[in-house]
Amino acid sequence: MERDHLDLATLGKTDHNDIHGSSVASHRDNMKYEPKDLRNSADPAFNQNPIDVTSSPEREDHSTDDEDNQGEDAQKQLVLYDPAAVGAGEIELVPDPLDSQPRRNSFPNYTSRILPAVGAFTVQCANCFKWRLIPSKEKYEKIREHILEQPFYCETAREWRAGVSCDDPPDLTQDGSRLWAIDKPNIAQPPPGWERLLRIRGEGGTRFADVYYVAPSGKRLRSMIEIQKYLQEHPEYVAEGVSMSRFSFQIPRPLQENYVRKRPYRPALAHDEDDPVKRISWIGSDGGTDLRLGMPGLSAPIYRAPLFEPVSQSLKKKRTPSKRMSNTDAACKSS
DNA sequence: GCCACCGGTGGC
DNA sequence: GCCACCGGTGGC
Repeated sequence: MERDHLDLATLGKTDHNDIHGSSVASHRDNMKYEPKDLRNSADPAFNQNPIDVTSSPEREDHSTDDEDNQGEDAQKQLVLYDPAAVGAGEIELVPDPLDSQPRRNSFPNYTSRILPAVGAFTVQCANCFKWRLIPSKEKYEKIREHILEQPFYCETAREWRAGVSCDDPPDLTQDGSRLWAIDKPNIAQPPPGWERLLRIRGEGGTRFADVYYVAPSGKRLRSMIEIQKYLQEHPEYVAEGVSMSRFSFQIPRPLQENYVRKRPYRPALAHDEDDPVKRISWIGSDGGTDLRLGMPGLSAPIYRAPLFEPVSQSLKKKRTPSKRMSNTDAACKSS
């Protein structure tokens, strides 16, 4: 099955997580961006609060994981999806060209591959769990920013779709025809003039996606450290009120299992990476089995996602220039 | 030479 | 297992 568009979702819960949301936000308001490992504290506000990320109840249900979904009544989900793959329905979508155009992968061994791109945006009603299309990326980002404190309901969609309610059929279902991924809730909207880009990587890679921020100058920034440097070099943005708290490089999670290649077991002894045999041995065990695509109800396992990670997590000072892996690894990768 | 995309690494 | 950062590199 060839799919070149991706569905994304942001999940949220109303209850206790709110506290952490605001708490983290206040920390993130600080312009000073301190790597976590340089921070002195074990601040409880930085403790992650795991949240249940579940599949939509809308799916055709032959699955066996329903018991895991219980107690998720308050959940809300945002999803991105490709209207073209399904037949768009009444909603006129204005997909962002940057995000909706499938891209060619220029990486070696993948030269003619089409990369998935975000097609459109959808949110799950906190009441009926039906998916509602969101007509623009901007609106989606606005909803996502406060999804925990302000749950999304079908009625919310009346802003752009008159009279819609929970009685109406869902705008889409997880039918396996597209990639779906769960987005993170409460990500700040990018500052005015800035854009937050989500780039989906090819299947079988080491990670699912990358986030870039595009500054008004067109400069692409790909980490909080780069943001900080950029703001230091361009104090005019800071004067406008742009602060580190407006940025998040959190990426969604694919609902498709095995979309991302699992990282191999890393032995405690660093010497093993010098041993070509050991390096190769884990590669073949990666599986690559069981894509389960197109099987409704099966492509949406339960995920537990840390939702309130401090933005400043895990920064390193300087990485020691290490020996890069040889071609042997790349050759094994497509097994 | 630039840059989009990917892999590797280290931390948690 | 997940996340964040960033170096490498093929294609343009």
